[in-house]
Amino acid sequence: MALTAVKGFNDILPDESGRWQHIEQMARRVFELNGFAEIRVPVLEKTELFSRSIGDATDIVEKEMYTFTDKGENSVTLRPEGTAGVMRAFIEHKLYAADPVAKLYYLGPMFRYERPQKGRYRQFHQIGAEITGVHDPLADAQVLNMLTAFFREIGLTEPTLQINSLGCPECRPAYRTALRNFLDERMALLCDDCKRRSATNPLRTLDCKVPGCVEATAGAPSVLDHLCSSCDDHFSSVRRYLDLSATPYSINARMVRGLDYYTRTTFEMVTGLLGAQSAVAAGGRYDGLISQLGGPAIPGIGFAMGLERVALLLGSQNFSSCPDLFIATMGVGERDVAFRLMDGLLKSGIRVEMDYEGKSLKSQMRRADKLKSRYSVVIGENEVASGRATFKRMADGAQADTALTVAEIRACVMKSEQ
RNA sequence: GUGGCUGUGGUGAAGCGGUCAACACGUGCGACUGUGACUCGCAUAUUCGAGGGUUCGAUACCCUCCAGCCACCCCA
Repeated sequence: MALTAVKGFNDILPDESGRWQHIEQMARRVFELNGFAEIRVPVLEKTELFSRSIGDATDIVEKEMYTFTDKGENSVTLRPEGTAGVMRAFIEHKLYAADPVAKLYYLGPMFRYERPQKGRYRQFHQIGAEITGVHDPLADAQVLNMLTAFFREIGLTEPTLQINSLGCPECRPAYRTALRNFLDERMALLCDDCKRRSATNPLRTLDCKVPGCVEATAGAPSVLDHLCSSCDDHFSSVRRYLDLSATPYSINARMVRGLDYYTRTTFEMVTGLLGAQSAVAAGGRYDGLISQLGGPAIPGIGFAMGLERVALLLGSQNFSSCPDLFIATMGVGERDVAFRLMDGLLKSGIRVEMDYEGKSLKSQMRRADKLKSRYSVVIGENEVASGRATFKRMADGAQADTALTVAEIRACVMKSEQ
């Protein structure tokens, strides 16, 4: 193997690109229906953007970022997630001045220096959506409904919605203290990681998969019991809206997020089909992020969905299209006629293939079959002389006579389409 | 960053010290006398991830490295 791709960076080959396009098209359709407009931002940003938004002490910032120093001695980073860059653009271009309420979506590659495994790569792709400027839980509910709609539209029933509330800067400290006290009493039962976490980030212990920790934290205090009244109201409203629209969900009070900027509502679309990677999409509210990045005090909520994971769930369904017609020629003498026909048909929107290499008729027909062409037509001396040819339906071999003109062949293809 | 497993052609794989490196699929060409799919024939790895070592001999045994996968951590 002479030269290979960088570890954790994958090629999306022709046999799977159709599936990717399908996913992207469905997402765009659903998001645009909901009033979201695409925003395209760079894949490279100043490192500071991420350390300030995602959080200095998070794993993403501590060990997973692709950070480089460029030739101008600036520290730059390949974006590990999309929200930070979108919010930077929102602030930089003062999008809020014209309208603080913005509904934006983005799609593209993200980069995280992690050990690759199933459903996790160093370059991976996300489609995400954000709503700024709305405090009302209506926005939370719309985002969740939109996410649910996407999975319904694409035909997946598997990922299910889990929601939680992380409270706000008002009520979260009290909860952290309560949780830490609880953990202190059971310190001996916790795994080493959790012992460390109980001091640095006690919420994380709730997410630990070590059986001893699961058991030890079973009776841990719930965030939901410690929400301040406005957070509590907010969360009940989100649930009420979800109920109003009959959106299925479950509450997971132990759900934790990896990014520091989340407040109040957080959620995940989870599946049991992807091994250790259960989250297909995740997001939440980030009421403090925009001001934290130097913008006005505008709230936000959004999510990101992992395309590799969605593609994995879709399996190997085939979304590629096939040629309408294959034109075979008996000899090189007929290729001019065939080429002119192909050109005319292509210009009229019919997908045509023909032989490029002067192969035998048998080889050409085999190729027509392999490409899954719907129809074929053979042009030889007789056809050129008479101006008529046999139009053959490949599926069952049914044949019909046609004139060798763009209009008539086109009519044959269109007619047989019904 | 840590651990486990694996590395044979385009693919799925047999082979476990001496084989023409099996078989299947795929691909290409051809036969069935201007038409694919079925059937049949032929072709398709001087080479077994790379580099060392043991041996008369290594795809097979040992070492090192590299790569992939899965898991941990964490996450989409």
